[in-house]
Amino acid sequence: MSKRSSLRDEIKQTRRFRSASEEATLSIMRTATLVRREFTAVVERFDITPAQYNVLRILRGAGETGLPTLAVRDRLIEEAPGITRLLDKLESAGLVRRERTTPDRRQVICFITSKGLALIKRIDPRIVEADQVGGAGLTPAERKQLIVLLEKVRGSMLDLPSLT
Amino acid sequence: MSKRSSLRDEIKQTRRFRSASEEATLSIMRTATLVRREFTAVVERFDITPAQYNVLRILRGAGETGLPTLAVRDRLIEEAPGITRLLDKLESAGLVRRERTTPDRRQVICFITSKGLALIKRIDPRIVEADQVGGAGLTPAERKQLIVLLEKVRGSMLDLPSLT
DNA sequence: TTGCAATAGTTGCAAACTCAACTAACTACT
DNA sequence: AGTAGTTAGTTGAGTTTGCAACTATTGCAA
Repeated sequence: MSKRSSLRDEIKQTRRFRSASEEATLSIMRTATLVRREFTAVVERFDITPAQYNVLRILRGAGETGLPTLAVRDRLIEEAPGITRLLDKLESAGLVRRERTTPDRRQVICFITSKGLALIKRIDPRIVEADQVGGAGLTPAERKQLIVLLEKVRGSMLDLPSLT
Repeated sequence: MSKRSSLRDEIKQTRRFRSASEEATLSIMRTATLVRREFTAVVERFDITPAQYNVLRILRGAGETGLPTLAVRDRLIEEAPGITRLLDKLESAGLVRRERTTPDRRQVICFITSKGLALIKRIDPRIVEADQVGGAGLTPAERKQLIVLLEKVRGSMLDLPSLT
């Protein structure tokens, strides 16, 4: 039997939610906070930040071709306006290599180095564990359901006027 | 018909997810990012940060009794280690008042001022709108389902060993 | 080919965050 | 009372963000 985890208890809120949507919104944020905490704890043991880890993972996915700086940024789950400096750090740690030699000389292509690959390979198994948290305590069917529901939420958010 | 919003498209990921849990984890984070962006956009129009808004909302909930500094911190959805300086800002903006006059003189009790109340009252209607995003595009039954599923996820996360 | 707008990325600076050390006050034990 | 341990909150230093301004290219078009 799993511990009960009412959102209102967790944040000690006394008033009722104004709407189911409000509760859903807060649930999403709260859950994400916990997931992020878990994820952060894992990668920090390897002396990199979650954002840095994500960049490495993206660059591994990009392979030999590499990826221009801003393309890396666009693929990050969480925002990262400081992508340049993020890459600076990774480069000076020897985990990433950059070169400005494409047809389009404005672009700087980023590659993961063998050292970067080695690091990410060591982290991987731990991350697979951390990734379980998002589906922890759910049956496969519920997991699928959750994914579908969240996708719907995101989908309809894109239709909102305020996200101009 | 709502736009389709596949997570893999959004972050341009090419590889498949390693597991449904991984996809669920990333979905939660991605959705939270979008929700947070929406929320931030709303409160920033009133020249405060999301964290500051949350503190005001918490203090309104606390009413005349006020709330000790660290109790405020514990009720925040997102973490806020810099709670002192956050309150400093709110105090110098005249939105919050603090006094050290409880039986326990270590505690500093925080109150929302009438100016703070007035501000939050102006923000409220806009936030109610923003709060809709978490339930946007869902039927009431789906909304409820989403809340339940997320609660399960959080509940079983608390059982994880790694969160020591 | 010159001129203008758009794109890719970098950099400077101020605000914000993190961590750890620190003070003050309370509690409990002797 | 004396002192060791805990709790509440603050503060300082270093790092990281977030914004806006800036450079370098490229694309397009007169």
